[in-house]
Amino acid sequence: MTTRARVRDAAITVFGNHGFGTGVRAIATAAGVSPGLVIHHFGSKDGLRAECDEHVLRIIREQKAEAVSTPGPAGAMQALADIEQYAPLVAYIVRSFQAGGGLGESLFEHMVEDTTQYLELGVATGSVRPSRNPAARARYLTLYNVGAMLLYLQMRADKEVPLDYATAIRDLATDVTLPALEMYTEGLLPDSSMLEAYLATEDGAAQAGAAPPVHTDSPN
Amino acid sequence: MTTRARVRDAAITVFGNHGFGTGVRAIATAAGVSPGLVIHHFGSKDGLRAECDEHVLRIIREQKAEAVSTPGPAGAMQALADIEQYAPLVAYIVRSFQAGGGLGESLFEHMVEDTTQYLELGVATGSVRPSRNPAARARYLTLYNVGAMLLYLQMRADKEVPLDYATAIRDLATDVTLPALEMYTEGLLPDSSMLEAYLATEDGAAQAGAAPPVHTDSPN
DNA sequence: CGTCCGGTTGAACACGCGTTTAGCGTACTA
DNA sequence: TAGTACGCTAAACGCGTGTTCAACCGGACG
Repeated sequence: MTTRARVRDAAITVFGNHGFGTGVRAIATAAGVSPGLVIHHFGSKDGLRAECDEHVLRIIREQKAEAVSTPGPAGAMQALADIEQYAPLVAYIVRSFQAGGGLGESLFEHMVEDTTQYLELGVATGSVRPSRNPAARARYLTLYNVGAMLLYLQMRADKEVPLDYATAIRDLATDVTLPALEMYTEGLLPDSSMLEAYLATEDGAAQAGAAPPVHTDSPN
Repeated sequence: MTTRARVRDAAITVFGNHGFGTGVRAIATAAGVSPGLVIHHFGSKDGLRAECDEHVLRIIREQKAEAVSTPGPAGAMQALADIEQYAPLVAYIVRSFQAGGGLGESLFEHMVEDTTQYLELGVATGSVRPSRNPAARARYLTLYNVGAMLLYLQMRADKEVPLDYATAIRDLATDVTLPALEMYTEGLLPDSSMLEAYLATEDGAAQAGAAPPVHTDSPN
């Protein structure tokens, strides 16, 4: 294994555990090299970060290739089990979402795409209700699930101990499964009056993908 | 208005716009004072941050006192309109959630409490379906809505321009209303088999608040 | 008038940061 | 075997940070 790769992997771990504010010296120490070498290999700290992003994204793509082969709850469970194995990656990704930067957005868009396809499949097989706007629903579900998970993890961290993502995610699942299933099967509202009222709106009709009603002062 | 308060308010604005990494000198400049005076008044940068947290929390509590008087969608709309007025506070709170520290957790717990009461009221008046575990549902809804909002805002920011929270939140609302209403009135799953399967589980029964079935190797 | 005291400043200090530079050793190459 | 390119280190540089310190200024009080 080349020294360059060792430094990169150490950086991913350290960044994931202590945030992107960590100094080059700490990364160098973790990799067992001198601070100058880090710069010599990656040009700058930002260059190192960019290469970490790239590497993480590449691993995710490879990993997704086999995860896609078994979609649905079974695949999700498998992915959850894999978390223990890929803990440093998960930590890095979470930090990346919190700190902004392209990685988070890129991963998010991939997740939206995957969710879209998974929901389409579910609708086709009858295991998921159809939606008036499948794209908006997929984006909504991704945004809410990812956002909630990030907030949960971040509120759990707080201490300087690196946080065990595997148990944290399991805890989140046990906290959330019942209300989520309730919501998914029974909804929250007892009747459809609110939804109908919104669909009668211009915005509602437009969002539903139907032809919006003619506006009072629009041409024609 | 005392200089101390001016420095504090300037710090809230600057922290909110540029993050907690901003230097003491920038805050001092924004307040029109010298860097040394900031330390003289608040002891340290952390002391300043603590006083900002305290002040923000106090304002929120005062504001909540009148917001609670008009709960429901009307109150929410009013709160949304007030955002323009309290933009610096909102920015500071968002930063506070992202950076960790007590303020975020404290506000979150308050929101869970408010949501609990609001849902109770809705159930009593028949505008919200009852839940097997109201506390878990309130926590779930708060976690998901706050988390999604934070993620949305953070993905929108990215540039160094301070970001207009009012329009961003409006955009989020238009993106999310249709799928959220669909989900709230119709759910996602076409039948209750998954929920029933979970309720038949030990965990499911425990989460639902009912007496869990006797475990095979438990006493008695 | 003299004195004191709190608010305020500007310069300075110590430190950690990312980065640069000079040089060492080693392994390949002609 | 001499030459050379490369991986690597140790030390230093410049900068920005939070914080400290001595001095100053203006008003209140004896």
